[in-house]
Amino acid sequence: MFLDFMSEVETLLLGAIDQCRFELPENGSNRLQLEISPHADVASSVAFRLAPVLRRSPKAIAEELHRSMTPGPGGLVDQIELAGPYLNFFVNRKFLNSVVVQAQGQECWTGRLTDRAIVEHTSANPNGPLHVGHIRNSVIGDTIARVLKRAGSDVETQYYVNDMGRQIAIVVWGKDRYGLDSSKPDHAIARVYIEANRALNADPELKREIDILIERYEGKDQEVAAKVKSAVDYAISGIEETLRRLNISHDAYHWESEYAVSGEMADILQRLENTGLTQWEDGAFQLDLSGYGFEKKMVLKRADGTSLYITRDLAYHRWKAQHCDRVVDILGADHKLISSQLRTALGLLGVREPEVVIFEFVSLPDGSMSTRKGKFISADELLDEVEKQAFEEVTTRRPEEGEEFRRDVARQVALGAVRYDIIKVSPEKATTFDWKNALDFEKLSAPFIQYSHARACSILRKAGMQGSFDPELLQDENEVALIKKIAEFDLVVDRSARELKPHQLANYARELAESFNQFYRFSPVLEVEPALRASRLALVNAGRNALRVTLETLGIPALESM
RNA sequence: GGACCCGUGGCUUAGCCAGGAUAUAGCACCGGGCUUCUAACCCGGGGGUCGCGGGUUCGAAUCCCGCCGGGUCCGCCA
Repeated sequence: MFLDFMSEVETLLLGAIDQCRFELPENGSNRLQLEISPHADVASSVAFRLAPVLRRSPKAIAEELHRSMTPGPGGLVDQIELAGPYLNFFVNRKFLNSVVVQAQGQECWTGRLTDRAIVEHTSANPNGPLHVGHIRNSVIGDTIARVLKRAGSDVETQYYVNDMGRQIAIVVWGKDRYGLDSSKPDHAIARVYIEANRALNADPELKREIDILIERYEGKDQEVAAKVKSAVDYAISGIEETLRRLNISHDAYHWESEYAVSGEMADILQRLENTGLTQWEDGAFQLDLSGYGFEKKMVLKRADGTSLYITRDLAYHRWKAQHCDRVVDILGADHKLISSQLRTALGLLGVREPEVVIFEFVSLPDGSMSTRKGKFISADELLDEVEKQAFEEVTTRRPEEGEEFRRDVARQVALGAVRYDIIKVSPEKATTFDWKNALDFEKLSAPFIQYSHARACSILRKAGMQGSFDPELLQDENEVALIKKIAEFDLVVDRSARELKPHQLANYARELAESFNQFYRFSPVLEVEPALRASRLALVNAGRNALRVTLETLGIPALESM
């Protein structure tokens, strides 16, 4: 839809530049200086760019370009307006009509990407429940996966399970020592983990027991392996349950130990040694990346011979690169340095580097969270509270409905509110968790968008069967604005997928709902003369489809009634 | 100390990578709108030295340099 219009504008503009024999300077990806603008559907300020080269005024250049452009009769571009040095392009009626028609069906909502992507996200250590920081990772990762899928890619999501680290050894040790209580598995694991850390702090001698566990596990000790598997599986089962509440699931789990056991890790070590950049220092095997701007050496193997996270991660990343076209990692800000070291090392090995999406930390009003110290707000607690609040809201608004309906709506509203709250903020922004904000269901939130969708469904329900319609009748300002906003969907998804910036889609969702609500307010549908009624009904259907697909791509349920 | 990220009305935030025409929204505040398709909505209003100082440019929230404030990292942890 909008992408087609954009391409046509590009062709026209390039043709005019060519015809005028202008030389377009190379500068970045937006050479034609195209932008969506309040003055036009698409505006170009390319004349400014050409001015210094041609030694003429931007205005004169724009005029000449304007004279050289005539939109073709079969195209989507209407008038081209000359506004001083600016060239303003507008969509024509044919475009608007075709959007309404296309948006009746399902085919127009998928992009043209054909590559295969692996998105790794969450990958939290199985030492406790997900907290409000972890789920920033989960929601960003899951939304990116959905956006890529929507854009046409074949996507697999993966959870990389840390079963070999020190923290997991502490969990196993604590589980043996204290035993698990009957609370939700991940929470029960957290209890023994926190307790074990307390004991280890109090008596540093106990640390030796942890080291022994790590050595035995890496030495393929069957008894330890069984204990690790059982503890990790248990924690993951709880984590999965939480993710399910967030409408998130993983297609595959990869355990770190796979790469240690299979010998892939050993192969990576050998290949790194072949680069000549490794050395033994203080008994440990290290990689010197000082030539790449890293002052500290990267330790690949401990003095006691056991492996480290980074080494296993190299093997995992090689596996991923071999099995897809696009490797995407979602990582917290604490992984910035290590992930650029990882990428550098992968570069040395000739392995394609991952695209890393870094998100900044979520902190509490009184400081950062810590699973080890038991200082965190769990995702379960957040969801419980938001659900409770949502239930009250639904009960106030729909007192006549039964409890089952109200519970169901509350659950879906809560899930949407939590996801939207996270995804609407761009990842590089550090945030502070705030209950008041989390429990607010007004305009900058998922319920606002879900509500628009429910309204559309309600109209369609009342209207009954839909017949043929003439999109030409949709002439009101609010109607045209809504059609254009619906058309923008493909552009937003395409950009969002290319740049891995899911918050752009969140923004779009709000704008789309806004456009729909204005249309809803100003254009009565059911009580107008039949021809107009049919046209507006078609627009409601188009809007409903756009809202539903947008919500689904954000992983938020599109409620039909709320 | 070094590296990276952030700094936009009282609070939260889009735009920054690819510099352009009146800087985006929300919350809060003030005023208006439910006998009409669900008011979790809509309309209007006030409120901004885009952290500070230089520079590049016809033009800077956007690019460059310096500074200030906040976050993250700099482990034979992950």
